[in-house]
Formats: sequence, C-alpha cells, structure tokens
Amino acid sequence: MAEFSFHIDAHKGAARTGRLETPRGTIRTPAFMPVGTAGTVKALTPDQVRSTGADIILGNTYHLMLRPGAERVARLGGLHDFMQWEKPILTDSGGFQVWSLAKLRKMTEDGVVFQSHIDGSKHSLTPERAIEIQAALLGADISMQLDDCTAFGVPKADAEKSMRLSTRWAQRCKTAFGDRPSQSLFGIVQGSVFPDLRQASAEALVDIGFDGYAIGGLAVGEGFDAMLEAIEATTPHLPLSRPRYLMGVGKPIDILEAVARGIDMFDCVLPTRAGRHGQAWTDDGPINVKNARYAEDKSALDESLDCPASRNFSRAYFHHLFKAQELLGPVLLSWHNIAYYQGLMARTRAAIAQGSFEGLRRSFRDRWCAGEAASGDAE
RNA sequence: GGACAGGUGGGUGAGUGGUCGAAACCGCGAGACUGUAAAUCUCGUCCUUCACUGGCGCGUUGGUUCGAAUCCAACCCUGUCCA
Repeated sequence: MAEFSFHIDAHKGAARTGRLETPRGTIRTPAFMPVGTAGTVKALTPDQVRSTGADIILGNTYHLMLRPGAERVARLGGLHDFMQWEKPILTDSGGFQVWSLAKLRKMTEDGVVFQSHIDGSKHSLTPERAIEIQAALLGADISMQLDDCTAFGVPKADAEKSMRLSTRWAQRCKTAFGDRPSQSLFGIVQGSVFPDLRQASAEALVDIGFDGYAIGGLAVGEGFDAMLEAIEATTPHLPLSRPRYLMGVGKPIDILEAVARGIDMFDCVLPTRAGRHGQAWTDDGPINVKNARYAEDKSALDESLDCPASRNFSRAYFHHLFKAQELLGPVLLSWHNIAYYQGLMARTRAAIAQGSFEGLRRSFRDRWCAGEAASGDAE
C-alpha cells in the first residue's frame, strides 16, 4: 500500500471531503495549512498551532535557503525536528518569490538567481536545487515544483511563455524527485486568467504525473470573479483522484467558493498576518480590534471555538494589548485567527459529509458578497 | 529679591519677518493586508463646509511693518543657579 494516498469520503457537486494519508499523519480535506515560512508559524508555538486542529503547515524554500541555510537544517535533523513539528510539512518551492521578489531576481531557462534581500548575496535556484532543498535537506512531506508565478496583467503571449517555462521546470522537478515513496511532489498549474492556457498547463502536468496538483498565480490582483473563473477553467482538467491545492488563498469566502469548485487544500498568510496587525476574523467578517468601539467590549471573539484566545479574552483586552503594543496581542490574535480558519474547514468538511454544504456556502455569500464585492478585487 | 534660560497644535519638539494651519516623531481616528522582504504599510487629525470659501491660531496685551510664531514694550508663568 502506498504511503501516500488520497481518499474521498463524500462529495457534493464538485466539492469533496476526504483524507490525504501521509507517513506523518492524515490531512483532512478540505484543509487549511497555516504558513510557517521561516520555520515558524509567526507568533505561535507548535503546540498552539496543533491545538487549532491544523494537520499540516507550510515552510519556504527561498527563505530557509537563505537563513539558516538548507544544509544547516539538514545537519540539525531536518525541518520537522528543527522546529518541533512532527506532522506533515509542505514546502513552497520559491516560485512565489519569483513574483514577490521580482526586483531581486534574474530568470533564465535554467532557473532563478536571487539576490538575497538579507545580505545581497547571490543564490541560484534551479528545479533540481529546489527539489534537493525541499525533499532531501528540509525533508518536506510535500514538495512543490519550482514554478514561475505569473504576474497578473501580463499579455497572453507572456503568460503562455511563463506557463510553458513552468511546465518544463515541472518535468525537471519530477525527474529530480525520482522515487521517494515516503514523500510526494505537486505540480503547479499556471496560465494567468486565460482558460485555454490553464487547460493546457493542467493537461501537460497530468501527462507528467504528480501526486497532487496546485493552482498557482492567483490572488495576485485579478479579483474575486476572475480568480473563480480561472479555477473553473482548471479543475475539470485535473484527475478527480488527486488532491487539488489552491495556493495562497484566501479569505473565508474565497475558500468556500473554491471548495465548491473542487479544491481540497489551501494556505494563506492572511490569518497570521492579520493577527499581527489587529484584524480578527469572525463569521461576521473581519473586525479591527484596535477600533475605539472595542475599548470596553466585554464579549469574546468567538465563544463557539475551542481555543483559549477565541473564548477566554474580551475584545476590550485585545484592544488594549494592541494599543499598548504588547506582544501577547499578535500571539493571541494569530492563535484565534488560525483557530477560526480551522473551525471553518471543520464546518466545511462536516457540511459536505452531511449534505449541507450549499447552505454553509450560501450563508457566507449572503453575508460577504451582498452589495459591494466581497474580496480580492483588483484595485 | 537677583542672574540666566524658556513659554509653539493632545504630547515631545522644529521653525526666528513673507513660500506657516505651522517640520518630524508620538498619540488619537480609520483603512489595507491572500504560495510572508510586512509585530507592516497607507490616509486623516484647529473650527466651519459635501466642496469652494470663511473663522480662529504659536503665554497675555499693546506696538513696529505692506506683511509677525518670528522684531519691540509691558505683564503673566515655568526651570536652573545665586542670595
């Protein structure tokens, strides 16, 4: 029996719920993966992250390669041991930094050369090196192919060129990955907002054959509706039997709409970043605990969640912590936000299993899409 | 009682004749954040107006000047030192 396997337990339309089995544990899908870029889910201890129900977290090739260095992590026993997270870890390949750090890198057919944002030193990241770092040195359970995260707004010809490069890199990653029965490798669909490019990308990746398929290059400015259209143009061309991962997304409404279109896995910095900035996510939408109206609000953020940060402290206390710039503020609010997201995923899984997913989805749509656009709109 | 120094917007504190409703930082008010160069960034913050405009305004009062937070006089207050 394969050490990696994906089972779908129930589905409702395109939405499905299931389990991705790995040697380090089961990932319940649809899953939200907290982002732990630099070997830490910012502001949270592994225990706190575990307590929210997270089955898997992310790490980042580019950031760990620069500091502390992939070889050093390997000498220290691998990323799991280093950061004391024994459950699965998915590592991003550095492809996102191709986009977010566009000013600090040069691309060629062979790969990307980054100029470190820390000390200016040069670091080469090829598909082969990206796999070596993720699978061999960090010890990621799920490695991502190196890709070129296409910027939004580029002409179709450029989007196609970028997508084709990502496809060639996908093949090189697959070859470099070789036979690793206790680890897995995901390909990444690109193609910007062009349906035929998305389809071509998906089909090419399926031909190569991956353990799972990610959709990249979204939530980069295209807007809510365009993002959903890009997903719709992609998922029909991916095998039903493999997990689909929408990279970098998103707000709760984004996640529910993507689940409705057949996505199984998500990651997003939003809950942790927002948590550090005073924004708390709730079923009523995001609230800013720094706002004056919470100064004497005795209510908890969300008493329905089994998380101390969500139910034990008043909004007034959060308000005070942030106004006083106390470190506990970002810690507790990141904790709450991750717990909120995990709670949302648990409700989503249960709703799909019980046949009530449409109701859950509609309740969020009604609340957050009424009138103005709900999220992710291009500026 | 005497000698110095100084009084600027909620706070600290620039500015010493026009370009000053007055730098900067803080505070306060609000917004943003989507595979993390983010414990970050942006906007607003005298009154009035949707806006135009107008009205106050750099301790107080009076003066010099076309024009004053800036120069002069008196007064009030604060700090340090001496008695």
